[in-house]
This record gives sequence, C-alpha cells and structure tokens, in this order.
Amino acid sequence: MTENYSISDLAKEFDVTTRTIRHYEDEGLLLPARKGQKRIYSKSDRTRLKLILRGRRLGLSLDEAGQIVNMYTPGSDNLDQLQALIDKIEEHRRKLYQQRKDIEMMLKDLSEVEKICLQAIDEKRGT
Amino acid sequence: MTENYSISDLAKEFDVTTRTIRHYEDEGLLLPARKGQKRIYSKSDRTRLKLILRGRRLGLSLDEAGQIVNMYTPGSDNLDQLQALIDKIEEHRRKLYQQRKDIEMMLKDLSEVEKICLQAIDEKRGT
DNA sequence: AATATAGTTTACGTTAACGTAAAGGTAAAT
DNA sequence: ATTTACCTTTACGTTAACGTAAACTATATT
Repeated sequence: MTENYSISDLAKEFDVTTRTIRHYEDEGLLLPARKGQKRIYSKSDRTRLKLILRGRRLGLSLDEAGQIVNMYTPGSDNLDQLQALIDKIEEHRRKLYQQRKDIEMMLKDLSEVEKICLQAIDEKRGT
Repeated sequence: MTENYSISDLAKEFDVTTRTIRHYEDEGLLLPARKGQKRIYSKSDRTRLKLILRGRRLGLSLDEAGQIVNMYTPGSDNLDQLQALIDKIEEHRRKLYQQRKDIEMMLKDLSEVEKICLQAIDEKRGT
C-alpha cells in the first residue's frame, strides 16, 4: 500500500494544473520524494495539498495557507512556540467566524433577491 | 437626514484606504454623487461598498463582487434575464455552501491541533 | 526505430488589486 | 495670509499566483 501519486494524478483529483502544484513546491509548501527526476507524492503530501487548496478557497494567501498547514505538524518542543501556535489558532479561528457570518448574511441576501425575482416573474406572467 | 459620507468617512468605517474606494469607482462598482469635485456617498453607496467588501472577504474578485452587488438592484424587465439571475444566485449559493463546509472542517482541524498543543504543554509541565 | 505520453527545468509574461508619489485645488482655523 | 486638513487627478510601481513557451529527458507503444 502506502499509496503514491504522480503530479498529474493530484492535478486531476483536485482540478488544478501541474504548474500550480510545482509552484507550491517552489514556495516551500510541498516537498515530495523523487524517483529519478520524477516527483512522487505520498498520502501525506496529498493531504498537505488538500489543506492548502482548502485555505485558498477561503481566500488565504499561499503564505497564510502554508502557515496553517504547518500548524498540523507542530514538531516544536518549545513551550513558547506552542503558546504562539495556540494564539495563531485563536486568531485564525476569529477570521473563520467572521467569514461564516459573512456567508450567512450573503445567503440571506441571496434569498431576498431571489424572492424579488420570483415575484417579478410572477407579475409578468399575470400580464 | 439622508445621511451622506465623505470618502474618508467610509474609509475609516470599513478600514480600507481611500485609494481602494476610488479604485472601486474606476472599476465601475461605485458611482457617488459630486459636490464640486468632491465625492458624496449616499446611504446606498455605503451599502454597495459594504457588500463589495463582504464579497472580498469571502475571496471573490472585484468583478465577481460587483456582479453580486448588481444582483441587488435587478432593474431588469426581461423574463430571461430574471431567470438568468436566479441561476446565478443558485450557483453562488452552491459556492457559499462549499465554503461553509471548508470553514467547518478547518475549525474542526484547528480544535484538534489545539488539543495536541495543550497536551504537549501539559506534558512539558509534568517534567 | 519512431512516435506518443508524461515528466523535468528555466525563465519571461500576465493580471488583479491596489500602493505610492507628484502636483495641485478648496475651505476652515490660526 | 498661511498653515492645516482633506480632497482631487494622473500615472507609474508592486506583488502574488500562477500562465505559457522552450528545450530537454525518460518510458512505453506501435
């Protein structure tokens, strides 16, 4: 087992270009193994990519997305750093709350607009 | 009444630069009245700005944000266009659902990471 | 053996969303 | 009257996140 993926495997699965994936590597967000020249992506590489893309969908910069992903593998022994990490988590959490609020409001607004549209259509029909 | 605002009023309120607001005007997303040279923003101008910024926080491009805001003032008499608008609403709604899912997952992940951090800190303390 | 397919590196190009600087206008306060 | 505080337009600059093209390698298929 231990599932491996080629670059185009992942590109297809997540609907991005290979260029994008290589770019993430250039920026230090991914570091796949090599078999000769070719990149071999492990299950955990795939997970990292998935998390990065999730961050991007939420409007994060690559840098921010990278920081979030790095949270997942603390690897830090230092108390201060762990505390700093927790602070960052809290900060990001607040952003997510705000975003969720934005989404709820926008959904509500969209329903309003839709209602108005449907009424307008109905009136047209009545003519 | 009828509340009016200067450009810096809005800039302060929404924590953006005046440059940003003027840029939105350049791109046709805002069209404030003038008093001499100066821009005068009405209540509805302010609302438009608020909606645009909300869209931006959700990762929309200026263009997309503009389209959404324009939904709020259909102004269309045409049945087909109303139907098209409803379709766009539905499409955007799907995106918001996806985003909300992303947020929930990330919040869950953050909680996990936090838990691990706290445990690590606890162990350190135990030493 | 030749063609197709998928991979590689290097490097310049593009676009959106402003930043920033220059050069100036207007109105109130000192 | 001149300093202060905002406002204006014009226009070039910047950055992130890739796109795109060129030139090359390796493997597999016909």
